[in-house]
Amino acid sequence: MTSTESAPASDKPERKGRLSAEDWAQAALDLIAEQGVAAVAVEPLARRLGVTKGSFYWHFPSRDALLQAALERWESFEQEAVFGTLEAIPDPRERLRNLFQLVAHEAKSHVIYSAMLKALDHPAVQPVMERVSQRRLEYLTASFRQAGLGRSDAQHRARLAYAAYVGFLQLQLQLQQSRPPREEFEAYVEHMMATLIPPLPRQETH
Amino acid sequence: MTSTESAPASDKPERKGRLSAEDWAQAALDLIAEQGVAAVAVEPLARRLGVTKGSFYWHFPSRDALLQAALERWESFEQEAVFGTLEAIPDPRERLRNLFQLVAHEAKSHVIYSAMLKALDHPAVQPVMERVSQRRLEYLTASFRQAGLGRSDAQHRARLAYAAYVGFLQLQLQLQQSRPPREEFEAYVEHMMATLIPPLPRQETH
DNA sequence: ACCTGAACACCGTTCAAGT
DNA sequence: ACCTGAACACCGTTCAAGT
Repeated sequence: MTSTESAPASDKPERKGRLSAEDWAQAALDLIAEQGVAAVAVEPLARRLGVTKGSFYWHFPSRDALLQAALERWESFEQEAVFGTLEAIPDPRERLRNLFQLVAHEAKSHVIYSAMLKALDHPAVQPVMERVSQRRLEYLTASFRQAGLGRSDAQHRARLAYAAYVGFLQLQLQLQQSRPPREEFEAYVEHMMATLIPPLPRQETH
Repeated sequence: MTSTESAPASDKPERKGRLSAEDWAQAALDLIAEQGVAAVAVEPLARRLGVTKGSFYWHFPSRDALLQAALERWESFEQEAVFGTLEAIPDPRERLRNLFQLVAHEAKSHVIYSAMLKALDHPAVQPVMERVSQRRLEYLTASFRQAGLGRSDAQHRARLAYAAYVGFLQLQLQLQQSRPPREEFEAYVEHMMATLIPPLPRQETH
């Protein structure tokens, strides 16, 4: 992120005369977060970076390749952000509750995901989305399994929970004006967890 | 495809020399179903209809207006298609089961919906999606209420069920290659219904 | 009432030439 | 190694002129 070649120790982490592929990818990712996937256009990006659009094609063969690079950049970041936080929690039911709460309240980390959700049309988005979804599904399945569900039930519940997650984000996007008050929202999240997280497996009440 | 201007009583209900706004809207809707929202472009559509793109602007002020007209056309169709079918079923739990089954198996009526889901980015898509979602949520809430849930629980369960529906379609779109076998899929739908549809309210076992 | 044809703006892409 | 500038294709939009 900071200096590169002959930088004479500038304190502002702006940019030197020359750009790298990573600079373009990060700029694209910023744009996605701000204005969505559709906003990633070569000419506006070039303007923003203070170069002509022709120079873009030295770094990437096409606009799609840039998008792909940007999204893969996000993919590796989010992987540790989400899973790193949760891995520490040993109790599976507690971990599931945390996962739901994290998803419900930590809006920032879902900005890019939501942007991708709105742009599944785009060929560059689909493969990334697919890998991320697959990974999350497997994680959920394992957690439900540990929480006491059978193999097949755990798979199905994971599918349902993930669908609820995706659909929840969609509803957030769709019903932006008629947003329910905070209290209402918390009650919904509680309802969701109560419905989807299995109860403690009954055991000898000592 | 067949004749045009001086058509001397063609029996095929193709089109006369002149097009109406509805012709354009329907053509756009067909394109959306076939290739998605992004495929709706004035020039290709005009080619397909055998006219020059200039003529499009006699019917619509912009591409966006065409998209809007096409989607509103779909909106009014789907409204009766979905609700008409279900309105006839008096028992609410039975109606919910039918709704889930309909969604799971009647892929055809969801093609446009899925296309819109992939293109929420587009400003013409959002308001339509919002109205449709709102209507369906209200319908679900009423059904859950009739099935015995309290007012607030019914609302939350409706939100959850609709989120599961939307997310389910997303997963279908995302995991196209690794599609599970039919049997597996049916088992998932059963699991979903068992989890989301409330049990019969206990009553005097006569 | 509906269509053509030419024009312009904007963006993706190419490429020879610059530093 | 990275950038400029001019060119071209494609699509959205406008508009005067046709039928």
